[in-house]
Amino acid sequence: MAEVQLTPELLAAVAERFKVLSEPTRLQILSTLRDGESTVSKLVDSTGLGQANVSKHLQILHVTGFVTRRREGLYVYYRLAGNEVFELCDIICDRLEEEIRARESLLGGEG
Amino acid sequence: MAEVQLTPELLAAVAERFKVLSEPTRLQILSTLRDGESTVSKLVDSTGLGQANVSKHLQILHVTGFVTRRREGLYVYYRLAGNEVFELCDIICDRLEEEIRARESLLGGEG
DNA sequence: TCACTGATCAGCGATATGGTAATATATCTG
DNA sequence: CAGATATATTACCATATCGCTGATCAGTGA
Repeated sequence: MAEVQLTPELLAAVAERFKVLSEPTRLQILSTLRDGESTVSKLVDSTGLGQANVSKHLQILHVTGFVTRRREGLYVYYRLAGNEVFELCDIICDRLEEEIRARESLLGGEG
Repeated sequence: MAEVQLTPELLAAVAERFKVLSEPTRLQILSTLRDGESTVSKLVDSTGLGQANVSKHLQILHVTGFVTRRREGLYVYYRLAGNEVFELCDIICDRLEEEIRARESLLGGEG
């Protein structure tokens, strides 16, 4: 009956990926990149974050395969590596919407 | 051209959900629950974690809607609220497999 | 009342995080 | 090479969180 148990290593690897997406700042960056590739400085401008901060987050997103980068002269262009991120977000958002609807039905129960 | 920008609040809410899934321990609990509902004490037994610890994680999973609970006599049975979690994990796992394959192709680059 | 399951709270030590300032690197220009 | 710009990296601080433990409370049933 029991399915294949996930190894601790795989669990940790999956958790690590989720952790990358568990930062609003990174989601914000990814969301911005949805409009198309962007340079670091553009992202700094559009997000209002510091340059080092943006670079660090981009580095994490790059290492974990969520974005790709290409250099062009002085600039480095980052772009989404795929749409999986937003598939993930959509699943989460669907849940959130359900919950919001459910809470509206209850109208004011907090516990 | 620009799509609707996600509000900071929505980003935070989505990030929070990802954060719930960014703990190997919680993924382990969810994975165990995939075999069917379980009581807290069974989970304590099968995971090797402490009772308070398991309860805490279950509480988080419950509040965020990943599991449901029902009381039956002395026992409280937890079960998965849906399969979305594993849809999410599958997407992540697919990525991981790709990366592992890619690294095997390179055979020994570490940086 | 007693026994059992589970929830909650407080506290500990270890680790990881985001942010930022400072500095290093890469690229182009002259 | 020196200067300017864009990006990456490092060092550091403050905070958050984790897992764990012990204690205690709450709910259920005998």
